[in-house]
Amino acid sequence: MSTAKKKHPLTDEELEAVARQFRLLGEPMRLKILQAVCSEARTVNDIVSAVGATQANVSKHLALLAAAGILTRQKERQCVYYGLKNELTLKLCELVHAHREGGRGGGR
Amino acid sequence: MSTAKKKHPLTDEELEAVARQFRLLGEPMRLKILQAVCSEARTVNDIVSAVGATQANVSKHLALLAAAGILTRQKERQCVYYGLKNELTLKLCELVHAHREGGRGGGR
DNA sequence: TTGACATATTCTTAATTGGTTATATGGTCA
DNA sequence: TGACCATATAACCAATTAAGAATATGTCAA
Repeated sequence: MSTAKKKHPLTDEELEAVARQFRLLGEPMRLKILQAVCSEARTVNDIVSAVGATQANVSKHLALLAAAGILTRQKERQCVYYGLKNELTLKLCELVHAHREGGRGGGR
Repeated sequence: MSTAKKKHPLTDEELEAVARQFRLLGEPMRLKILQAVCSEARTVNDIVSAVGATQANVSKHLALLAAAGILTRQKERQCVYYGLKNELTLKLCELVHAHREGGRGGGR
């Protein structure tokens, strides 16, 4: 059903929704967090050590990313594991980065 | 050479650069502008009419997008034509939008 | 219970930035 | 020359928000 093949302009709602996704990726600290969990789910503490920010700051970013459906959240004992929900995010980052460093990035 | 295939974490510089690109796409009005020029280059005035914002506002957004290498800028007589520089931007927007409407979107 | 640990949440501050208004620059035509 | 038109820029305001500090919630172990 309606597989986004249309070239029609998006509605203001849709634009807002898409923009919101991009906005979440528009923060270096959040990208750093995504990088820290891209291979496997990790605890908040692990992520804090990995990115070198305060626990409060990381926790807030994690909450945002999870609420937006970018990260999964799984509680286990007293630890909470955050992980990538799907590959879209990673693909987006790779596309942008490849394009930047390559001069052009087609592929994949 | 240097084909960005590594899974290595990006440097802070690179993260900042990638984030900057995403940040530019994280604004509905800018997405609307991109939509207005996605099929062909158009003048500032045309874009202003298309998106329904003030000329000054559109002009600023256009300057940002052009400076970031997302839009091309070509002066012709007294008109200035802005157009998409490459397909990456469009592809990014389509990916995000398709993913959103395709299935699980939701936050919590 | 107490204490240690892991995570989340206020609250505040400082910086960024989108939008508006007004003005400036520059090209075109009479 | 002057009067238009198209675009850019400057100054300002308002809203958003990332980060820090302190605190709260919650879990486990003795």
